Amino acid sequence: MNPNKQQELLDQFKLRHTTCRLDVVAFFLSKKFAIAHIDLEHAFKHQFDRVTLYRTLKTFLEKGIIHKVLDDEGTPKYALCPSACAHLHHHHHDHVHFKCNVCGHTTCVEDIFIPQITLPQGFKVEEKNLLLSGVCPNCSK
Amino acid sequence: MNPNKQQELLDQFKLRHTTCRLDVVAFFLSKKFAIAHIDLEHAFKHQFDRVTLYRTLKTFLEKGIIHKVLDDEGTPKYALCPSACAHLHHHHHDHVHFKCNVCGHTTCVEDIFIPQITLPQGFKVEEKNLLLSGVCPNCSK
DNA sequence: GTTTATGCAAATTCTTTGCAATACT
DNA sequence: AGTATTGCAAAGAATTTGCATAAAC
Repeated sequence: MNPNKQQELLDQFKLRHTTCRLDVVAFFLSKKFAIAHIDLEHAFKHQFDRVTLYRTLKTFLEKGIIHKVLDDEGTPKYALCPSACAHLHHHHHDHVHFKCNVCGHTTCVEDIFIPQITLPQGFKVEEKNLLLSGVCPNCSK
Repeated sequence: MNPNKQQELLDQFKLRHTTCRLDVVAFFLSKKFAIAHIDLEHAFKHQFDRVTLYRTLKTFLEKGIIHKVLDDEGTPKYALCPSACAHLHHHHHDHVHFKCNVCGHTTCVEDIFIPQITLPQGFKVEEKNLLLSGVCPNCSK
C-alpha cells in the first residue's frame, strides 16, 4: 500500500496530521471490514487514550472520511467511505453490507448496489441500508 | 384487539404468564413501531424494575417472540415477529424496515419484500435486512 | 413443592464532558 | 503565536450480575 495514503486522506478532509489519526486511518485501510471503537481500543491500548479514539471516530464521521455501517450488534461500526463518495457532501452509501456469522466481520460489498424499492404511497425514502448476513467467502472455504 | 392475544402469545412460546410479560407483550401489540428498552422503561416506570424489563426483552428475544430491528441509533430496538415466522426456528425477516427521521419511529413494512440480490461468488446469504429511512406517511402530511 | 421470575443493590461496561498540557500548522 | 488535539479525571448512561423474596405452575 502507498505509504502516504493516510496523509493524503487526512489532507483531503482538511484534518491535522496527528499520530493518532494517521494510525487510525492506517488501521482502517489495513482492514477490509467495519471497525468498532472497541477494535481501536484493543489495537491501540497502550498508545492512545480511549477518549481520543472516541473523538477520532466522531471527527472522522463528521468530516465524512468514514461512514456508519449498520449491524445487528449493539455497538456502531464504521468503514472508510468508498472513493466514489469521498468528495461529495451528500454521501450515497447505496452499496450492500455483508455480515459474516462465522468470523463476525461486516464488510462493504461495494460493487453491488441496492435495487430500487417502491414503498406504499406517502413514504419519502432518503437513505437505504441493506445488510445481508450469512457466510463470507473466506469462511465458507 | 382480542383481549387474550397476550396470553396466547406467551402460551405459544411456552412462557409463564407474569404481569410484566403480559403488559410488555400488550405494549408491543399496541405499537406498530419497534420498541427499545428505554421505551419500556418510560411506559412502565412505576410498575416494573429496569432490570426486569431488560430480562423480559432478553427472554422474548431468545424464545423468538420478538426480533431485533436494525437501526442507525446505538440502542437496539425490537418488534414482534410476524405470524408468518412465529412458529419457525429459523426466522426469516425478509421484509423492509422504515425509519422515519421526523418522528424517529422504525416500522416494519411487512407487505414489501427484499428483492433477490446476487452477491459475488463465495458468499452464502442467510438473512436479509433492509432499512430505508426518510419521512413516513404520518409525518409527511 | 419445585421451578422460574422479580426487585433491589451493586458491579461493569460504554460514552461523554471539562480542563489543563501538548502538538500541529 | 494561535488553534486544534490529546490525556486524565470524573461524570453520566446503559447493561449485567448476585442473591433473597415472591409468584407461577
